[in-house]
Amino acid sequence: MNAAEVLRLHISKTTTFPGEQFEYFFSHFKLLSFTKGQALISEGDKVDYEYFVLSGCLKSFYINDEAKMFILQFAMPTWWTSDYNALYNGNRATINVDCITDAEVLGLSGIDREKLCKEIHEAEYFFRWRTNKGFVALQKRLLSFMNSDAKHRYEELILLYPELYNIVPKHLIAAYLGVSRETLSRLYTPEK
Amino acid sequence: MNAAEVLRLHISKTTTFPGEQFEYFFSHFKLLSFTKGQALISEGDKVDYEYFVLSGCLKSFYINDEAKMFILQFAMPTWWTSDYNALYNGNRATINVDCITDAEVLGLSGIDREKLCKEIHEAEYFFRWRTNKGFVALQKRLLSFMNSDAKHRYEELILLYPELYNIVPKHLIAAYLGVSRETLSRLYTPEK
DNA sequence: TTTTAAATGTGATATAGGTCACGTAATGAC
DNA sequence: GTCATTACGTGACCTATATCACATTTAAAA
Repeated sequence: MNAAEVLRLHISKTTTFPGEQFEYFFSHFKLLSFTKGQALISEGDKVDYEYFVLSGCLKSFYINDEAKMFILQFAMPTWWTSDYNALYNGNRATINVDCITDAEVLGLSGIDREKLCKEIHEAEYFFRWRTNKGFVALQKRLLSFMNSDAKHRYEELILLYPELYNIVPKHLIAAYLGVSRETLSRLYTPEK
Repeated sequence: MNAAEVLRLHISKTTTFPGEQFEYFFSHFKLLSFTKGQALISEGDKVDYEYFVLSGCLKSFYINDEAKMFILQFAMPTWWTSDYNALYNGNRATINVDCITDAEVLGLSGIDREKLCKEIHEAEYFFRWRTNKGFVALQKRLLSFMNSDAKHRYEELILLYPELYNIVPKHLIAAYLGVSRETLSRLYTPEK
């Protein structure tokens, strides 16, 4: 399946663009390839793009004053990622995005997104729903943070995204769960 | 300022509806009054409405198996609230919404929201941006959860919404911060 | 006003998870 | 294949926060 087909299939779960409008829509995306470890967005950058993942796995993360990393999101194929605060509000990036594995993505600039949303009502509809879903998912994650201990959160994560278990190193999973790598490592030891 | 003016002013921060379209848009909202303690949405309900707060203060919250409450959001004037998972996906409510004080709100049904978004491109634009902002704010809150201790989170909250300090009882603020009321109460005691 | 219930404060104690330290296994570079 | 990273495991100890219990203060109801 080529990039256009992957994106069309993804969008078709929410809406359908009439006539040739998908081709026009798609023409605004740039196909980009990155290698493991490469950064798409680094703290302090001007952020002009958001990314739709075709293959591979990315992470978006925040680094605090003590150089501790907190992972906001793993981005697998058909996921979107960026520093949305920076992209929407024209701020400098406070969040980093880089590659956990080699990856192919489609880049869409904020300018083109707004242009497409103006020109194609269905595009605006699509992006509204995409963010709706993201919002609801984030709310669930926040609740799981407040409600559940590390072990429970870990099990929820692996249940929801079993792929991550093999692809993503454990210390990154720990950084997503908000626990130290030592604690994650000890979750399944009987401990006396 | 009447309800229509409050809503128009709120929307004008994001976009402007051309011609008479705001009046048409507004005609789909129902003005509703509630008293302190009254519920707008209870767990298990069918959720047909979202609410725009005109006056007073609401909370949306989740109750876990051990009857512990976690507050997702305080809703002050010009904030929107609902169980968005239930409203968007047609599920039963898992989240409750009720009144911390007497409150006036404008209710908009999910059906009318979708109708308005279809009919008025600017309405779709508005709701897309509203959710964008909500998403970014939630992401910040999640980071603050992972990064900061209870005291820091408390200070962030009061700095951002000083009104809450007087209006909202401390045990509800604790439920928002994800700490026990005892811990919140102890934050500013020198402790030995 | 009197009574009842809700909100808050505070001590004592328990525990999940953090931090530091060190060792081993796996992966990648040359 | 050797060397250097990076990932992972585990012990010892520390700390923030939870929980339970009870007192006190404030607000609502009768």
